[in-house]
Amino acid sequence: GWAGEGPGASGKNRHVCHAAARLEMSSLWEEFSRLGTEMIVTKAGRRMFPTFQVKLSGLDPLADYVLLMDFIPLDDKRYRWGWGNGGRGPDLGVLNSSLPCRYAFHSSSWLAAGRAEPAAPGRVHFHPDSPAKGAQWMRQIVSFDKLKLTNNLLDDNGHIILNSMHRYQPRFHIIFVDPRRDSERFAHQNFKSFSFPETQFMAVTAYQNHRITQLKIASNPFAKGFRDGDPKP
Amino acid sequence: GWAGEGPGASGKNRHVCHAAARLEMSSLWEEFSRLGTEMIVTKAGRRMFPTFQVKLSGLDPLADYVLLMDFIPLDDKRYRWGWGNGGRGPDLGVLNSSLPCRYAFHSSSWLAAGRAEPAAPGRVHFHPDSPAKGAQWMRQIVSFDKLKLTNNLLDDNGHIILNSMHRYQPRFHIIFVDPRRDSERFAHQNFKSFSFPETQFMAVTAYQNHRITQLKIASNPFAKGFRDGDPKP
DNA sequence: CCCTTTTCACCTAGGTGGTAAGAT
DNA sequence: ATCTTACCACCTAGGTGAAAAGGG
Repeated sequence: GWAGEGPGASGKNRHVCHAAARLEMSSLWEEFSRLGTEMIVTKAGRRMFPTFQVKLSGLDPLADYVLLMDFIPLDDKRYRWGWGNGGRGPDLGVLNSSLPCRYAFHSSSWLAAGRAEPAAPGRVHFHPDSPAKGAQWMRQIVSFDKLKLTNNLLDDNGHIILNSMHRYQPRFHIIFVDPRRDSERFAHQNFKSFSFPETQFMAVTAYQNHRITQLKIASNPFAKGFRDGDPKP
Repeated sequence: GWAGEGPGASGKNRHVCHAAARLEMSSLWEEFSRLGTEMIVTKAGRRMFPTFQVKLSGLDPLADYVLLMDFIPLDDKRYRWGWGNGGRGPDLGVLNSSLPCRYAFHSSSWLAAGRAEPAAPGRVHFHPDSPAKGAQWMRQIVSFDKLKLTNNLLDDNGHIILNSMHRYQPRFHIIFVDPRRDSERFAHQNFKSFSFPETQFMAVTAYQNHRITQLKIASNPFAKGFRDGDPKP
């Protein structure tokens, strides 16, 4: 799908006001999202799958841009996976509108289980090619495949720190590198942000929803070793 | 060893005039050089081994620099490997002073065999992190491990094109990115070049000197599969 | 009980020289 | 005869979820 743009395109610098981002592999993201996307977090850091990738347009080909991502908590809740009401199905009352509710019978679901942990250090991930000209960013798909998620609050590898069993919304930011002397004064005009709802996910240390596991195995080339039966083309 | 600097440090921009480069793994380079270094060239492109790596100093930490390499023919000759004078040993007359002469008996050597082929397209390899600040370049060893050599004159992968059976001298260049409007007029002052004689090599499509093959196998981790007997720590 | 960590087999991706066949 | 190419087994390097062990 095309960009869910950030608030207030008005008042933006001309170098970013026409910038647009299309999420790649959006049908795969949506397939995960319908089941309730989970992303593994480990001490050493784990890649996201699907990888966050965008196709950019509307940049000034000759201007410099920095691209980065961050992750914001979707709510102030902590979750757990299980039968919340004696095996009679999911506890609908605790599910907010944006959290998919499947498996009404014979299965578990995500349940709110208290208030969120204190937010982890709010790190950002700069795309390693930053800074680069608009022309280079628009030439091909921009992939954040070097980004890793960790649950280690003391991580010193520069990975994104998240709390397990909490929900997050990835955000993508385009920052125009303003060559003007006092560019700090215009910083609020020089960036544009994008949030794609289909990329929301639950951070976990081990997969909870078996359907998520199966979809990861079926679609991630590195998990091919766990595929059985007929290969998926 | 420390840098063999290019000609004329005088008249250089202050951002490069104190720049220095130390070749890494110089003892390994010298070990190869004593035997007569050979580098494989293939149609698809082949890495160099040893990898060309330098430790930089004397840059302006806050200035932007581009780093690149090129390869210049060491002479106008074409070489062949073999017994040039009826098996009585190498034909000393054809060996120039910088080409090692070993194996006086029971072995082959490099012999000049006519004039060089027309020079291949003179390509350069930009270090992929270019441009970057002096501070970043000096922070750690700069490695040209993405550089590949090819003998395909029509190569369109951006690899360095060389003629097999010809000798080359790798060169390393530091270019200061001059922010001045008419920076082209100062281009000749804004770079500094380095040549390390121990990195000279013969381009080949298959190794000729068996001692070179054995040293590659012993020192290149990717060739570990060909090591036999006692492992080398 | 629920969640996290560690280890592992099994992949992807790509860098080695050997070998035999091909080209000139 | 000499040089080049294509394919191969064997590596490095690192991304997977499974399974078992560890911790509160």
